[in-house]
Amino acid sequence: MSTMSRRELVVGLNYAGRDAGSPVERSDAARNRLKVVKAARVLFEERDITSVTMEDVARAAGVGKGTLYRRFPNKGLLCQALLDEPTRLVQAEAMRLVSSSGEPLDKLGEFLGMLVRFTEENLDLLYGGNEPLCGADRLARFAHPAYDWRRWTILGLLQAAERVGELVESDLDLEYIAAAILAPLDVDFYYYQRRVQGIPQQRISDGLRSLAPS
Amino acid sequence: MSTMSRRELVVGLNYAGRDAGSPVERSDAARNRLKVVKAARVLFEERDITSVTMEDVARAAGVGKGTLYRRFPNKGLLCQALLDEPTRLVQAEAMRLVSSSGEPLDKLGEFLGMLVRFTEENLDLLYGGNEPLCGADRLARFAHPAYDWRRWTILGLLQAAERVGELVESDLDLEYIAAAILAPLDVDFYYYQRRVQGIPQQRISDGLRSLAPS
DNA sequence: TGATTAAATGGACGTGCGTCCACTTCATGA
DNA sequence: TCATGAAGTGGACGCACGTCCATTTAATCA
Repeated sequence: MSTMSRRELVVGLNYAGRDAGSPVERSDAARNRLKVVKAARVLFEERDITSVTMEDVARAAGVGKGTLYRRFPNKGLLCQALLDEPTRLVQAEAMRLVSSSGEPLDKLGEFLGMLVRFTEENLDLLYGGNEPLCGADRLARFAHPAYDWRRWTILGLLQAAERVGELVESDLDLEYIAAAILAPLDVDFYYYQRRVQGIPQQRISDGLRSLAPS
Repeated sequence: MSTMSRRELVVGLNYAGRDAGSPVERSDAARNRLKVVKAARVLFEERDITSVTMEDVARAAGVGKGTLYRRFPNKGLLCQALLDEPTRLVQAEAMRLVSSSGEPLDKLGEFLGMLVRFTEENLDLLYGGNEPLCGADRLARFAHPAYDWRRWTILGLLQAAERVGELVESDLDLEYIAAAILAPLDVDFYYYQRRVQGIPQQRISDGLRSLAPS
């Protein structure tokens, strides 16, 4: 972790925009990408995101469907592009937390709280963006760098806790646990608990923390 | 729980077929339902379920699309109908387990193992059936009686453990925990771990058990 | 048996997704 | 400045889902 700069990670996570591979982006492409993002932001704010179709976005941006899809292969990636800034922020905050001094398990709790807050604050975009991942790439979210980043961060903290002797039980499968702890943060699950069942955010935050080993 | 007979629960879970509300089913309807189920079973066995469309099923059953959709509003419910038998079995097995003698937490572990086994054995149908729940009813699975049943079973065991003094930590939000423990059993998550990451079933089973409080 | 009505049928239809590809526009370098 | 080709564009298209409704069929009762 220490050899990996913050910038590398952040760039690695910047999925939907110009990708890190191709060096240049043509001016018309850049212009249109901006138009799309702007239009999407407006539409998503004034209407239920679920009801906004990709065609709506294209039309509002004054751009063909093909153009839209070239940059944003599906609604999920479009939403992610809109979440670029908050994502960066939460990552930076997490970096600071992880490299701060303190007990690993406390940090883990704090980290989980941050993730809950992030999910809460961006719930509509996350939920709307999760919708079209139906076809072949329903599993894409698990392969996404942002997901990996979460998993590795949690795993790192758990391993640190183990090293320091903070974990009572030994022989725990920390890798599995790291992944499993993230499962209740899956958007659909979270959305259902909050918007349908009406469970308060605090309960989720506390409950999730209590799920981590100690 | 003691006042609720096994039959009531099982009937309540029999979602996709003739529902418990309407008393009769016309003979032609019954005939066609059977044709559909049979055809679906064949198609799902010989082809990747994801690639089988509802129209395929209708055609193979020699039935119109409207007819198919009248009984099985989506692919998920069709798959569930095919899982009727295994579902009954696992339920019955769970009933026996719950009402047997033994420590609640042991039972909980056992129960989670059963759920993992069920998921494993029916993974393709579950995964295929989870696919079309994209539109409005992505959240349907959480409102489904079978899901509730799992949650309540776990909650019951946790509460029993608490009563008996088996739980070290007090003040746990058992309701949240019961739901959260089920999250890693979500089909997509499970499918990804098994089929993409290649994690062995045993690891999932053990890991899930270790997630339960103790 | 014939009339009545509620349920069931099935295919045409509308919708949104995502692809495809003929055409256009931009960047480069001769 | 203009030729060249790579990148970008946009709308027509195909697919699958799920709905709708005019028609058919089964159950009931006189």
